[in-house]
Amino acid sequence: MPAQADEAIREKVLAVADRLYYSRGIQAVGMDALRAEAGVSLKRLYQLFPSKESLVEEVLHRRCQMWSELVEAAVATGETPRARLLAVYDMLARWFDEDDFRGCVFINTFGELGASTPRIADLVREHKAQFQARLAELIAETGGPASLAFQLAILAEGAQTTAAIAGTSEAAGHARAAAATLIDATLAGKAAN
Amino acid sequence: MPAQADEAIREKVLAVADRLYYSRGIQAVGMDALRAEAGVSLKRLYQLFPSKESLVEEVLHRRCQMWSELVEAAVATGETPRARLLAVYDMLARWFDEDDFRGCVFINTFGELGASTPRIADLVREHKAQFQARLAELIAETGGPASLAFQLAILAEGAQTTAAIAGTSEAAGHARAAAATLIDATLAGKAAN
DNA sequence: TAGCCTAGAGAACGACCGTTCTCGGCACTA
DNA sequence: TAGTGCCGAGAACGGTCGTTCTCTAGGCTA
Repeated sequence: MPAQADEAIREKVLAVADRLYYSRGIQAVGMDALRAEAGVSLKRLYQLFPSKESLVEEVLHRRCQMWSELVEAAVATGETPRARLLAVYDMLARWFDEDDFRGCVFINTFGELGASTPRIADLVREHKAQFQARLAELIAETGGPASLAFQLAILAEGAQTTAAIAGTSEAAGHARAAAATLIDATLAGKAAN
Repeated sequence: MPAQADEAIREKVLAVADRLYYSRGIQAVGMDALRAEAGVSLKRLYQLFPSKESLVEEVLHRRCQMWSELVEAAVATGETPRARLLAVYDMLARWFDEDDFRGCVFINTFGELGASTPRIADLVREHKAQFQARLAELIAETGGPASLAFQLAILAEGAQTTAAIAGTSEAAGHARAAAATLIDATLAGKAAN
């Protein structure tokens, strides 16, 4: 009955689900594996989350928030609009270097469930649109065109995919260099940022 | 017993598997659905392919070949190295516009099975490495640096992912424009190609 | 025509999954 | 102390999957 204990268990379950889903894939992790790893009874699990799909949705929702926070933290380190944009790719580089990096959760989930679970495909779409919108804001600060935001978003997506598949983090560096080139070429002749 | 009839059935099964796996996901398509759609008995199916995994591998292998042919056909339309590179993104645009486009088979499959089936993860890696190598050849013709090939590959991957998730084909145009900018900026000062 | 090999249809098997149900024990109340 | 409600452990249920097995009918050879 204590609401805060329930909340702690929720957090625990969500953390375990996030880790297992990310490392093994969603379909490969059953509710029983989750129960075992989180040390929760199956009954409680289904009290907290009415179905596996709702649990997956919440995991994705939290990943979306975490991603926004990472982006904002990176952006905050830059002093010029150009530096703020490039800081996003530096953040990617650090992420790719983590031991358990296995690509973008949203891209992986889309490949796994996008065709059969429209609700989840929508969440993925929403997340990517949100990131693109944030890039567009940053581009607007430079006075650059909206198309540049699309191009930088494509670079970020491609870097994540390439790094995940190749298993190396060098894609981040290439994406960063390409982003710098695109920004400079597009903004050439404008006031220095 | 007639070997050519077996071969025809193989082709039929592979075509059906390719279509269903691509549109619904691999795990969502059972051997029985395949049998029904291809009009083959389960027994014959297992005579032709010893397991589902071997069937998946062959589907991926054929997709890899089809991809190479599409790339080569696109490349063949360009008269300069620059045009040959950009033709790849025009090919992507046409692909994204197809009704049943649902992203890159390899990226989707990696998200679905990459974590649990190393053999398939390797096939995906190999395919992407092959594409990057081909881009590197085309870049070498321009005298450009190898890093440019990486950048163009990242753009292509990002365009496929973005188009699949957003459900629009505009990513191809943005990727093409970005590729042109990168090529021109990188090769500025060299002999016009 | 009699015997044999083959192939197709589909049942069967064992495993696993998401979800629900049962049971036994514990804490708390009157 | 007797009763009551809650919770965890895990069995159970219905379904699906990959794979194999059984049975039957039909075509071939002698």
